[in-house]
Amino acid sequence: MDPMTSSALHTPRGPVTRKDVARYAGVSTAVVSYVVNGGPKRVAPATEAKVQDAIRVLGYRPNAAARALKLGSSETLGLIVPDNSNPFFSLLAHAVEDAAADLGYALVLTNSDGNLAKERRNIRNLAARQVDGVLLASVLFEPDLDDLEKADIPSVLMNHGREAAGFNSIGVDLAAGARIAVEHLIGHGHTRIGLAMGTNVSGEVDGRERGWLEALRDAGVPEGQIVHGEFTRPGGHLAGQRLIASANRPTAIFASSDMQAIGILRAVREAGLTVPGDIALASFDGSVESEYSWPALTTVEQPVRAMAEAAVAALVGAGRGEPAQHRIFPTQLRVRQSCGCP
Amino acid sequence: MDPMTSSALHTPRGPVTRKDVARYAGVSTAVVSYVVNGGPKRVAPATEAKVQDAIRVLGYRPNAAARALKLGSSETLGLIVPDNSNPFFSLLAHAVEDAAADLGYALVLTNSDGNLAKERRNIRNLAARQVDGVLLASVLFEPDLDDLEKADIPSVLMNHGREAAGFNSIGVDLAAGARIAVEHLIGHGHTRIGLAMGTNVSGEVDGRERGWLEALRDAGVPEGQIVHGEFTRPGGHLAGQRLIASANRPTAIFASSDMQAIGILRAVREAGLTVPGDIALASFDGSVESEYSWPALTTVEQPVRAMAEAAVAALVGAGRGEPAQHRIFPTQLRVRQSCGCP
DNA sequence: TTGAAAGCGCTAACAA
DNA sequence: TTGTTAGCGCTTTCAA
Repeated sequence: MDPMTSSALHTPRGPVTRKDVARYAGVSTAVVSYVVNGGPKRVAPATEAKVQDAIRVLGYRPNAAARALKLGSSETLGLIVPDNSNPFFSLLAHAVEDAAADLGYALVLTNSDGNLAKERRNIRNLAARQVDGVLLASVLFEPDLDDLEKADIPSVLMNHGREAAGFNSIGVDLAAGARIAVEHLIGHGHTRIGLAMGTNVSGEVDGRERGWLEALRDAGVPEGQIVHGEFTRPGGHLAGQRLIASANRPTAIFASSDMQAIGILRAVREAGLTVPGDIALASFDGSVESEYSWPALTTVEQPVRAMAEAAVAALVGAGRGEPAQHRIFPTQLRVRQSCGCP
Repeated sequence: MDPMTSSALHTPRGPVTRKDVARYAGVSTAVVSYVVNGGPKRVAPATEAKVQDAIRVLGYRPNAAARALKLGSSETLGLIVPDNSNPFFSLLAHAVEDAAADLGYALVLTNSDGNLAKERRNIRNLAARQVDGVLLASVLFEPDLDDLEKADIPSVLMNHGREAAGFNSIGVDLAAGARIAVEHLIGHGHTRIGLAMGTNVSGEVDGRERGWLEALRDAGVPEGQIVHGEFTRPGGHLAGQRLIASANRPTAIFASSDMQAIGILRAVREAGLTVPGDIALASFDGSVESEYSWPALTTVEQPVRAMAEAAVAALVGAGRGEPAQHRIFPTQLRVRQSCGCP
């Protein structure tokens, strides 16, 4: 049979459906389903060949919406980040997309732009779209779990520091990471170590601040100065300027994110000073950008890939259905030049 | 009526559907639809209030899959990029997400990781998911349009240099942008201007190479050296090393992307040279990172936001249904310090 | 202004 | 091994 003719005959209008395939192959729609999905019933080889042929000739593509409706699953995951142009989150998004794709899931990406209202809208929107799970990197340290709870969708809190009853969450040990970085700075002989923190909305003290403080105390080093700013390059720039202008200018700074450190680098140069000569610097995250700055940043690296995989697994992989848990991943100090190491 | 009781009464099993709402409100399912969608029929205010109430009490959320099946539209767009952790593409993704969200569309993000097979798989996957349009930033300069054509989905080629018959495409005038940057370098008195190009798979000469060459010729400056490398920091690093090691070392380099320039910056420093003192540098893209490097990069900025909006509009906005066209956006030279300007 | 009902494409239970 | 068919939740035409 001439494929062209048949195709014209069988797909006069609109897209090809399972029915068209069935008719062309001379079988029932059920058999087409069995072939397409590899089950749940077996199909005779000859029949399968006919069906495969029909699919190819007609250019049939299953309708995912219909499947989602029937199955109650869209095979889609939702990711909510404050800003996916921030290198940390863009890496996270990439890793999550990879992990999801490995399991046959697509990823819907949404940005909250540091805006809580938008974050909540995103949660509701994803819920309405029947995503099978959402990964939330909240703009808040303590996200509004109400929305997520009401959405009634498997979820995991990313980039999250502490236990949240009834929720999966994934994060790194901020305090331990900060501590090791600050200890490294202390090892270089510094005794005036400032801290550039993020803007912490929660009532609780951020782990990085705790780690910084503990390292200082344990070493008998006087408590340094704290400046708060956004987790961005401009935020770090501002924080750096403030730290540099302060009466008792620190000889070292620990920044709570690489982006801030990049901004601090600029502030130091603008002040006619150098890193690490005048001010040593260490930061948090381990983004690629930290490797190519000048000088290269000594930074506490987060295992983004592993965290993304764990998150996806908890939602739709091996960990699905298991009780919610808080998973903490280890960080690793990447020693480069900004701290004063050669 | 006690909401708790009613809720318990009306949602004994599973998620709340439109039927539950109709029963609770004492109306038909059609009316619920009218209320939820604001049409196509008008509903009496009193009835509407009852329905709204029922929706709130029962916590009803419309099922997007069912809607998509009925309407033949998932109100979803697909974006395919080579690598969304590349700052240029992460910015593009963010801008596209914003533009799509404004029109009520969600964005499915996929990475091809520089892999053509994966790109094609992504196209097919998005097509199966009934996305209403796909934005393709191909790993190739001349993408395989067959796949896209077969998918039979509205699409637009992003980051695309030339006309492709029957396809929407959006890009920037690469040659003009390169030209203005190289002219600027020439204005600084340079006569040995190298070019760090990307890896061009197409047979055609990349616009940036053409612009570079034309600027040189028009100014009567001898043709410089070309080195090819990946559009990444390490790719630029390598390209920089090669350019620096060459017999007739250039005094200025034009890089075809910011990421390459960042890598070149590192190569120059490692060689004990400085930018712009020993080697002046200008690049292409205008990513945020270029503003915070040291020295800050003089770069040809692409209007990413505008391009993203135009792409989304062509797919599901005002431009939907219009004949396919190739849209070229203007670039702008951001003069900073890497070129030698103060 | 409201309601009844058909049907979007698919899966899978059940029947043959 | 294959076929028939109900029904997933929604939109909308047509009738009341």
